[in-house]
Amino acid sequence: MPATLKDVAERAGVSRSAVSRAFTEGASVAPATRQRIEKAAEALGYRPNALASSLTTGRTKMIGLVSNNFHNPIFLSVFDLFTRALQDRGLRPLLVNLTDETDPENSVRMLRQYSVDGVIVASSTLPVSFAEAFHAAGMPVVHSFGRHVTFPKVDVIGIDNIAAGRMAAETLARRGYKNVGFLGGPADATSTQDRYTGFAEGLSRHVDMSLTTSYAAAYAFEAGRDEMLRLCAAAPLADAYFCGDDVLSIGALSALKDKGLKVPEDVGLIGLNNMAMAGWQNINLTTISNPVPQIIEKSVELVASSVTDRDHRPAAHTFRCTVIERGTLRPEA
Amino acid sequence: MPATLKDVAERAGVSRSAVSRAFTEGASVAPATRQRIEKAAEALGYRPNALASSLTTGRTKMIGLVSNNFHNPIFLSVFDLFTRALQDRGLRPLLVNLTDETDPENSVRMLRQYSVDGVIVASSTLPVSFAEAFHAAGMPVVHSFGRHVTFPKVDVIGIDNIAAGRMAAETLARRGYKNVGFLGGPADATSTQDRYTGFAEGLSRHVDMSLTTSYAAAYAFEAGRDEMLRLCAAAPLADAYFCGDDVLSIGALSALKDKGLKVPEDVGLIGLNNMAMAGWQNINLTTISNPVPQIIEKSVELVASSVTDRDHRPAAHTFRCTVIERGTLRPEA
DNA sequence: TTCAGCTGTGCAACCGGTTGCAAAGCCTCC
DNA sequence: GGAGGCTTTGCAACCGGTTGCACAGCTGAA
Repeated sequence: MPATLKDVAERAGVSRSAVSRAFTEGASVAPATRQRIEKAAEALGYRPNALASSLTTGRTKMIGLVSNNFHNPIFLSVFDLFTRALQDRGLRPLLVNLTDETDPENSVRMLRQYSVDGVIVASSTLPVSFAEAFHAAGMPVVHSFGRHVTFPKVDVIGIDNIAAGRMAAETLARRGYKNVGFLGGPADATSTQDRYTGFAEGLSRHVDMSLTTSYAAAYAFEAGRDEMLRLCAAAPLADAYFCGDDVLSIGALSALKDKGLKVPEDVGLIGLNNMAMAGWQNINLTTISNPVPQIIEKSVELVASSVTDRDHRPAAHTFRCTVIERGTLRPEA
Repeated sequence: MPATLKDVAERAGVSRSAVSRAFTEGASVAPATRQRIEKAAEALGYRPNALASSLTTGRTKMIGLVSNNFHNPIFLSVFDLFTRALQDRGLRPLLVNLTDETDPENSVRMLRQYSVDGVIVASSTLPVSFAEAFHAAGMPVVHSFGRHVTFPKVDVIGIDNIAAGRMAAETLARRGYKNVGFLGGPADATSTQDRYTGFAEGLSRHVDMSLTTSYAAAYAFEAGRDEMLRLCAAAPLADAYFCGDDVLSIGALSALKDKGLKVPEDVGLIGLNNMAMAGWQNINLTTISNPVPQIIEKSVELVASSVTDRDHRPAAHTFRCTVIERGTLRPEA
């Protein structure tokens, strides 16, 4: 039903090529012709069909935005920022939900069928094999919130979780905590592993500090709560915990409250991500910031540029974290 | 670079049409031929280009998923459920973020350029004019979480906010609250207006109950908190508040806590939506459920069916709310 | 006046598929 | 052996654009 190139061409009394050229940047069209064409197009409400042109240009301006994280509240802002950053550059996010998906094959197929110009994998829990599978299928890929490695196969943008773990250790040390705990996310997530590594390494510089370790089943409120309840029941608690993430911390916070324990008086807590909720006054969580907006800006910039720039060398782009002081750790001595 | 129809046809020694038929449901291909084609396709890793076929079939299987709500945590599960429901039917969500957008024109253009098969408007705060503009541009549209009206121009799926308001009034009445407050979302959102209407109407059946009204600037934590702080400062508080939504309630909860007021002992609170966070034990909010999964299932079902079924009559589909008893209202007398 | 050098335009082929139509092939039944 | 019916296949046109190439028309220099 909508007007096509042909309709406009007929109405303006020119060839289809002329109309096409009038709508493509930097093509040669006489001013008078362009005007006639624009008038005709206007009258017919003509818009070039992006999909048809993608056939010859090879560009759809669609970007696959794939994630498996639709439960951690921080991802709402992640989607917000991603979609806006993409839209600002005239790119369209084709959203792919990989919850419970273990095999990249289906999504590779689908993304190829829709000829996306590039793929953003936004997840800290999806195995690298997904990003690599998209890459192997020939699409430009960036992995946001992925694991920092020196020579990655695809662009990876995120924080250095090892450094963040170290930072948590230092923060607890400076506040004089001795028996500390690591309450990690799922043990098979690289983010969990790296945060643990850094945390343990940081603590090892302080001979008088001891570490106990446990893992929640997921980066989710209930998981954090359950794990903290288990810890309360099992053995004497540590003096302070570095939780795998804010939502886990909030779960832990709720468990401690139930048990009549005060934070930070009885137990200290430090999270990671600095999601909006951590700043809510009734939560007021001390945490380590994750510079989400910068990560997203960089990710979109990279995916956009690697669309045009073939033979782009993948690299890891790492952003600095900082400690956000709030009310769940006792003050520095 | 990826293999095309022609490549497969040559390798299998058949015409392009034969290959095309082998990949379309219910086309007539001899078993032997089909097998040869499938072998060739397999060898070349061939997948039909969805965009190319959309040119002739007129179907892209892409659905515009448009929203402006990327701050209310409930929308994370909304996106989760929408993407999964769409994927389950082989549909692809093209995500459109309309935050701060006042004019539907741009998005209409964009969605037409990408020939989406249909549009889901998922928002309770976007003016109806958006859904209607998409509809006017000839695309099947459903408006999820939209205003319930008897004869809508497009399918609208959601709750009856007036009934929900009435339900809140009855709930407070049964618990013996007399001076009650309405702490609504943005005054220009239809959801706010309808919840107010129903609430006021419900109260009017109880001669001994009085109502004060105020509005938060947005459906957001800070907005709810700010408004409740203002109420605390301004005048004697009501005995209980019906808040426009859960996230607003949680903001109000935090304000009350700051002021040293106990919930439900000093002030009662009832929210709406029953988002996951409302069930968190450290929040434990009494609220009115919004049957989000059913709404989404129905929305996707409707958009999928109105793609094929032209001259589909739009209607309002309304789901029942129920009160979820938790800890922020005093028990029934 | 002639010719080189531009610019602007149309023709036609192409992108990767689908589909109406007609012809070919096969089988059955008389 | 031939007519009739069904299935299978290829041809060619088409979907809505883009683009290489050739040519027309104009300008300016020799």
